Amino acid sequence: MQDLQQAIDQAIRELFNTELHAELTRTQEQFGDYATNVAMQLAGKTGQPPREAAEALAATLRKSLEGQVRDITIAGPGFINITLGDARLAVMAQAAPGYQPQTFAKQTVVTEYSDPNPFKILHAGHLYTSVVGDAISNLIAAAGGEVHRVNFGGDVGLHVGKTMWAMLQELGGEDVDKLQQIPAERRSEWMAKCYVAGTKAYEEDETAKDAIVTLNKRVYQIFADNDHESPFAHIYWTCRQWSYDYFDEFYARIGTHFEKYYPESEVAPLGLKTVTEQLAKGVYKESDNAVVFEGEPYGLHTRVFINSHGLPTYEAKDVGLIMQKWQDYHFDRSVIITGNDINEYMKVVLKSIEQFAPDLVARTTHFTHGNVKLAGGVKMSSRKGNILRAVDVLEAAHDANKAASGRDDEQAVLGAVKYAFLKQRIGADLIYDPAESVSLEGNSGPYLQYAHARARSILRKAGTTETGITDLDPLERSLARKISEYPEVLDKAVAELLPHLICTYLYELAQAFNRFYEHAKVVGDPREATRLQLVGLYADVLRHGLELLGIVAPEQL
RNA sequence: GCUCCCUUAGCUCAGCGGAUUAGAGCGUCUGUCUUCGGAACAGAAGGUCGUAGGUUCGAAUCCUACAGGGGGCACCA
Repeated sequence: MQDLQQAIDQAIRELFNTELHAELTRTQEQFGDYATNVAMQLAGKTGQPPREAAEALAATLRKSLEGQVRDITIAGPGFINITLGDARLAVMAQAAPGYQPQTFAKQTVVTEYSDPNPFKILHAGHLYTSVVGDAISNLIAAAGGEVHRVNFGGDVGLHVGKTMWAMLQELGGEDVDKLQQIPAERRSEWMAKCYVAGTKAYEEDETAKDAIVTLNKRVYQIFADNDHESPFAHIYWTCRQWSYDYFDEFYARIGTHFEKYYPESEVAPLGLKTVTEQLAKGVYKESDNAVVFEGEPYGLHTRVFINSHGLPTYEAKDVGLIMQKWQDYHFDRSVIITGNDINEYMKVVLKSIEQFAPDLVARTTHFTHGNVKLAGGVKMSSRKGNILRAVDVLEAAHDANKAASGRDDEQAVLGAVKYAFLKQRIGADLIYDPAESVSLEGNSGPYLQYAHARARSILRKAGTTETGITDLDPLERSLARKISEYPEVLDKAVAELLPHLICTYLYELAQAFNRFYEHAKVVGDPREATRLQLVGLYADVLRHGLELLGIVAPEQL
């Protein structure tokens, strides 16, 4: 494709004596393979009617691209439509499955996502952000990046105070033995229940609120004293570990993996130190005994980084996290994926860091997504307790899958949920319909998994043949055309870090294949060799794309 | 009140400066082929792209205002 663009740029130089870069876009099959609107842009520059400019360009290109191109036509107000020669198209299709973008070559990239807090439960949003973060990480890795997946979570902070308070109520004091009696399978649930109770008490009961604030300080003190002995510290460390065990188990289940876990307690000191240093330099300011960053000059709002008790808030911890990531990786690019409720907050944090470390902020991208809602309109908030848990989503998908297929297949369920989450552009809220996601028909994960298995089955039946593709009949050409688009789709998905572009393409690819397969016999046909190769290329591209999405492409179902 | 984001077929979403009919899935209706895995293919109905202006040769796509919905706005995360 690049050589086509260069040929057009060259023709523009020769004919019009001007530098203008031609953007080639894929066009509808009836018009050709690629289209460009440079003639209209040229018309704007030279005053020449666009169709005339287009005709002149087309005439030159027919010569310079001879052998590559079957047809170049002008249409509408001055679009130049290019139809590739079959041989050229075949070469492109054959290169598609092995294509590797170089967008992130030799770059160190840190991706941070999921970010659950110990002492709380994993909700549907964590599942969503994990799936999205994993896919984005895969895209970067596929484009040559050295990806480090990290996770951040609040093992200190008010929510811990809340949970600890309720746990102590439940245990009737700092009773380590009683804590140990809680069976392993009930631990995460118990802690989640305590968090909800603690939150309620904090809001409704002044005495409890004071106690929780005190406990919060005691938790920080555990770190200050490096306390692993006192009963209180023992309960804290034990429950923190229970949380990590629970997270690990869940990540293993959904097939994502983190190289490093940053607990807030680990980055808080660096955050506190950094903010304090920059307070002296005037980046942060004191206000009502707290340390704040005044966002108003930048069109943002003011936020507290160190509270009046001298404790770092989430803001300071995030400063510490970003500084810590920099110290650990010296990244070329840092990608943070979170929910969009944190949008304005993050702008303030990044703006404050920009004052003393602008290069770090320049390398940082904050992606945000919306909330997961169950079709039917259930919202969730872990503060209130009526949450949609991550396991609830998977369970709903399992139930729907059993109802639809009569089977209980974890890979199909994960493929369904992941695809349902990823097929939508990142940003807005996501309405998740379990029944639709596991559907075997339409734009779904199981449909694509099946499409892959079906193609593999054909290949198994036929055995392998490798002869190279020399010519294409119209049915084959349509499929080859779609396959040949993959590198361009991948480039765009990587450049913008948008996994849904892969989803859209894979579904269109599967449709193109079904159209082909409906009318073209493969095994036993005189054109078997060519067709088998196309089936193989199709299956390889499908598998490559699904794997980028974190979805298993089964050989058979 | 200030601020950010969203609003495209009955539902869920693509499209994000270009072309005759604004696309897809689900749902609804109708056809095809005795199916190399039919979990298929072909077709119909369904949209003045929230509203009103503006910029442009050209706007669902950019700008402005308004309406409706959601998030954020100092010691929570």
